[in-house]
Amino acid sequence: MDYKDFFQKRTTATIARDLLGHALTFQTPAGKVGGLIVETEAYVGVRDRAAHSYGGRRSPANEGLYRAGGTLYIYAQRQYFFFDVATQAAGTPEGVLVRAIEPIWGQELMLANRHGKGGRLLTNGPAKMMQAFGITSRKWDLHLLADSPFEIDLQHKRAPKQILALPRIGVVQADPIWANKPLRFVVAGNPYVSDIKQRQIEKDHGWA
DNA sequence: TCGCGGATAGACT
DNA sequence: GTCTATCCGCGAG
Repeated sequence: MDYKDFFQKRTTATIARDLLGHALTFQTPAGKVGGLIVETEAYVGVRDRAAHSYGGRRSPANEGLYRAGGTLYIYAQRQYFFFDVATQAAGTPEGVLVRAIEPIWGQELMLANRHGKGGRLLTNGPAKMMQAFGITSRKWDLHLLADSPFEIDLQHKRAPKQILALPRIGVVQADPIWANKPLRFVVAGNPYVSDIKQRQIEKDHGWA
C-alpha cells in the first residue's frame, strides 16, 4: 500500500487507528530519529467542532488540512509545533495528529534536542515529539510526506495488544458531543501515551 | 499528584 | 484583547 491508498481510501478514524504500531522517522543532518506511533487523534473536517477546519475555516495556518491525503500539516501553537498528515481527497479538510511515539532510533540525538529530558518525557506529547526531532519551524508544512525527511513505514507494523478509543486531549469546545467523541487512539499500557498513569503501564508496553 | 502561571503563533471579535 | 489540538517549573497537600 502506498501513502495515497493509506491516507485517502478509508475513514480518518480508521487511518488514525491503523497508524498505531507503524514507525515514524525523521532524517536530520545528524542522523535518523523516530520510533513507533503509540497515540493518534482524528480530526474529521468541517463538522468537527474541535478541528481547525471546523465550519470551513481556511487560512495559511491550516491550509495543509485541505490538501490531498498524505500531505504534511505542521501546525504552530505558541512556540510549539504539531505533526499532522492530511487525509482524504484534496478539498476535504480532515487529518490525523500524531501525539506520541515510543522512541527507537536516534535516542541520544532526541535526548539532546530535549535538553536532557529523557524517559517517558522524551516523546510523550505532540510538541515534545517535535522538539525531540529538532523541529523549530513550519518548514515542512504542505510538503508531501513522500517528498519530506519524514517517513512512515507502511510495510511493517508492530501489533498492539489492545487499542483504546478515548476523547481527544485539550479539546475544551462548548459542544460536549464533539469534545467527547472517542477519536483519540492509544496503545493500551504503553508508557509514552501522553496522560497514562504509572500503574497502567504494562511491562510489554502493550505490544502483542 | 494536582493546580497554577508564563511563554506567545496566529485567527478572530 | 481573547482563545487554543502545549509544556514546564513551581508550590501545596
